[in-house]
Amino acid sequence: MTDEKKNMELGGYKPDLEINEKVMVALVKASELFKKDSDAIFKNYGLTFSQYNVLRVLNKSTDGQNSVTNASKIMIVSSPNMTGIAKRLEKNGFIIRKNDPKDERITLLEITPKGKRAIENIKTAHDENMKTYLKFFSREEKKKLLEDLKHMFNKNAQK
Amino acid sequence: MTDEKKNMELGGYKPDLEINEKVMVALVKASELFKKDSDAIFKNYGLTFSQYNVLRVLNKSTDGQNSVTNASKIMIVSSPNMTGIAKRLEKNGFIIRKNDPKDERITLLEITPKGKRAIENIKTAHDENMKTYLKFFSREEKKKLLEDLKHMFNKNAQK
DNA sequence: CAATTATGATTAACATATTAACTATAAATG
DNA sequence: CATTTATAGTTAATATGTTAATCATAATTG
Repeated sequence: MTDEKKNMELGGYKPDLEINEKVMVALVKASELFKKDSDAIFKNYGLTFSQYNVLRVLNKSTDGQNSVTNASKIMIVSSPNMTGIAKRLEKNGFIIRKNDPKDERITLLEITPKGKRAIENIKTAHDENMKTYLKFFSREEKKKLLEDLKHMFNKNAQK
Repeated sequence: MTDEKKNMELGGYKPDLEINEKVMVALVKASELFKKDSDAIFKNYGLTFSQYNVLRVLNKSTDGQNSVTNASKIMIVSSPNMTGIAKRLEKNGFIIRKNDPKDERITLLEITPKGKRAIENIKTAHDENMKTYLKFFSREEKKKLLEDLKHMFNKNAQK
């Protein structure tokens, strides 16, 4: 069955997208599906996609800790959003929040042993999941794809 | 400056990602950035990313209308989510909601003239935006990228 | 060093997204 | 045709995400 035929089946919906829109729609769909699949995996460990990514950032930071602002910049997330995610992570014991004695404005987030264990336990299933998305590609093709995606992300950077 | 050096600057965060994770992280980041840029454009016309996409689906459907379930399937969105988006679109006059006389269970969504005008007015800026993301690619490269992304989205389809 | 400006984080208000539970209607089946 | 099952949609509860406004503290500067 062709793609056109497939799409025709839903109440007379007639997609008529140009190549640029097709690519961008496909990009968003692939990303959303990956996020949903990841969420389903993380859920088994009491975490969401965003919470897992905060834990990963902290786990790779010096002393397992970093500030709200740094974490939000690394994850490209707004700080009000980070505040909420951090509160829920703290409520469930995956991190602790404490003031920075050197700068009273700063809230430091620190991963707990429970948080570290969660990251470790999730790794296998997470790696497996990512593999299913990239099984069609050789290492060289992955590198090309990565460069392509980075180009898109840095589209406004001057050379 | 190398990528590694760039990332090292945020509070001792040391990324140590394998190629698969790098690709998937880059995919999600590119998608989120595109959604944010699109949102900023649509905002000028009183629409969000999701609301615009519902309008586009209806605009391409027979008689400018479709059911909640069909629209949610086309957009890969849950029906409770579609209910909320449709209510906000109706509140702002972009669509109307009505019962299907042939099946009392069905709620039909129909784009209004105001909705059609919004779609038309947005087109230029939206096309321009998509172009900035894909300016690095030839038509052939776009086709290859599109196929790659479709592969990822259909990763579980049997051949 | 007092006043201004910048930074870090939070709260509030809202849109989007999920799952679970529910209602109403249609379709299938004994 | 009455009962069961399936389908369509909504509501409720919760997580994620945004912007705007606010508060506290730090840094800058006149």
